[in-house]
Amino acid sequence: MAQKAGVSTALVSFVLNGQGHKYRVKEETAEYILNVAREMNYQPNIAAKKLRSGRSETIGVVVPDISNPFFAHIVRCMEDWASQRGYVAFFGSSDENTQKTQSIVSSLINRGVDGLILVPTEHSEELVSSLLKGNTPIVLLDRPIRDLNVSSVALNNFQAAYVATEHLVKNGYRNIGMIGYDIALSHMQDRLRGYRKAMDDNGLYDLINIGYFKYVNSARTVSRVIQKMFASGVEALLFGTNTISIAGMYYLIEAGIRVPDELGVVGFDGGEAFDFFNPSVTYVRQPIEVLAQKSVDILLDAITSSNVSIQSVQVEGELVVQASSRPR
Amino acid sequence: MAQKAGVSTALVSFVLNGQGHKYRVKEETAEYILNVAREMNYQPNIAAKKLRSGRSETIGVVVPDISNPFFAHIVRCMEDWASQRGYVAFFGSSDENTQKTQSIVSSLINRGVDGLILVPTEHSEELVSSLLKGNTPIVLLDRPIRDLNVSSVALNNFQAAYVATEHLVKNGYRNIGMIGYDIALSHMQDRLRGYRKAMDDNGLYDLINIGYFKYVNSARTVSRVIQKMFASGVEALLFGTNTISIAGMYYLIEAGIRVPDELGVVGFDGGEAFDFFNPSVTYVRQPIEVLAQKSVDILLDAITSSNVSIQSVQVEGELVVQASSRPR
DNA sequence: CTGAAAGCGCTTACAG
DNA sequence: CTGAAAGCGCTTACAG
Repeated sequence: MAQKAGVSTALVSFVLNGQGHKYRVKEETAEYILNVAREMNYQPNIAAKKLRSGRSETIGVVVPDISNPFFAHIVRCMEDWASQRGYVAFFGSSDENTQKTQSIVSSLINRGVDGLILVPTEHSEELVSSLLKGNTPIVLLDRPIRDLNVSSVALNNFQAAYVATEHLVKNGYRNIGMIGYDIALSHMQDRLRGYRKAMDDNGLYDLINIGYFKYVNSARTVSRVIQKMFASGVEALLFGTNTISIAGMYYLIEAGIRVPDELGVVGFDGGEAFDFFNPSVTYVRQPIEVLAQKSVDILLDAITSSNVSIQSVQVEGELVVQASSRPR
Repeated sequence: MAQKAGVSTALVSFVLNGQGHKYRVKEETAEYILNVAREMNYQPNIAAKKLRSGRSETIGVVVPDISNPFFAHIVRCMEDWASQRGYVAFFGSSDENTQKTQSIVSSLINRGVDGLILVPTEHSEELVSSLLKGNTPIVLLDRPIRDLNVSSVALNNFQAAYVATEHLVKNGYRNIGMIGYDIALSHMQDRLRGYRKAMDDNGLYDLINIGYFKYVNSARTVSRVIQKMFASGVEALLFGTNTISIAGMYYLIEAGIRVPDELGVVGFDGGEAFDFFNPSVTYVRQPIEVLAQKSVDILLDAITSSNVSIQSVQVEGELVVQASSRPR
């Protein structure tokens, strides 16, 4: 490129990085270089750039599973938003496994990503805090870790679960159960708190009824849990996540439980499955685009400015009322 | 790393790249270096590696939309398979737009990917053939381009549509329509051919009835097309892709058309939507894992060996029969 | 068998 | 205002 234009590589670099003014490059020279670059469709070699300056205009994103509809959509929004800002993203799936997160993360850092967006797995506090000591900026998504000095973007999970539960109460359901994961992650804890608080506030403290199961084999264990809760007289269920909702719906079809006559249902996140289930399922919609854009913005800010201020963003969900929670 | 071990960087490089034998490095030295590397968890800098040797152990994958369930699953399988082989992948979404494909591709090449897996968009023959002139290996996925000398992995689309159509015929449907995209891409053309051939072979040539619409606004245009075909007496519909199927199902619910009594339905690819729709929808299942693994394998072969042989793989679909195509 | 050295394509102080 | 030069961390002929 430099030889084609007949100038030094330094000049090319200055101009193409918008530092022309700073280095007082003559207007005409800058124009000329820009033209040559455009003409030959010049693309600077990112590997060389990375090696010298540490910047690759590349970020890494680790979610539990990119094929899960919720994360698939988030990841898609991130792709679009990052690309608008000149960045490209790697996406990896942790399967809720801290070990795997670790290995994906080091493989990404190794490949020179400028920053990371991470959906932390259970017991990953140590991993995250060791990452914080490095110089790769990081933003947590979906699940803040309270005691760590790290930026995060997440739903107001407490409020979301509260509203969902209260909606069921208002529609005449009293014996309302919730199904969640038995994990310490903040998003789940907050949702459980929201459910409990809503029950309590409505004088239903004695009817609080939580079913738990493990992430692995969710399809199988969810059946058992629902079966038990249904048998114990539950009138409505709040499914604590997207995955739980899907697994639960499969079971409800299999078991032939009539919704909402025998059992009211509210889930999380939405998607085609919620619309096609018969009757359509009420759910808490997360503002996926906002979550994606905010996390990318905060990360890129941390990368481009040396501004180290921590930002924690909480966004509000929206209850999309469908037929599965009709008044009884 | 080299200074820590007290040997030259050359030795480290030889040993870590498994070239120890070739360069006749002493067994003990090799062992020793391996140990030090393991101990300090040494990760070679990929940017430097790329700059010097041209290899980054990174591939790029461009699909129409990573949030589409079909591609989300394929992409997930690719991630797992590639990572087993020490590779990491970038994923990008083209939105069926050749311009966008172009810009994603150059951004990826620019970032030093060793190879590309590409779901080609309509009219991208030129783009692909210009890519072929470069030295980045490339594998087409889902949609082979016949006249180009390029490896590809795809479903046997002709056969899949043939089997799906014949299934409807056997179950007593005669006036069977198909809905597809009005595009020249091979996968769609082959599916249309399969449908036509099956109709013809069963003496239903006169009832061949194809509805087309554009990729954009599929939800809106699909309603009109279905409405028209339904009004004209169609007894069953074959939805030509996953996206069409989903859009179609939304319309069937909205219009209150009873499936399969008023209209038999068969779709493509499957997913939760097909299971939760009431009644559950018959579909052609693509062997997603095989598609993903094959395409990664062929690409990595092309990258690692200088073997330039072109491989075209066609895999067979499987008809998953559910309630939407019950015998009438 | 091992080390010294060149060079991949950039960015960035430094000198003029 | 512009150019020459160092150096990022590797790989790879080359010399010994």
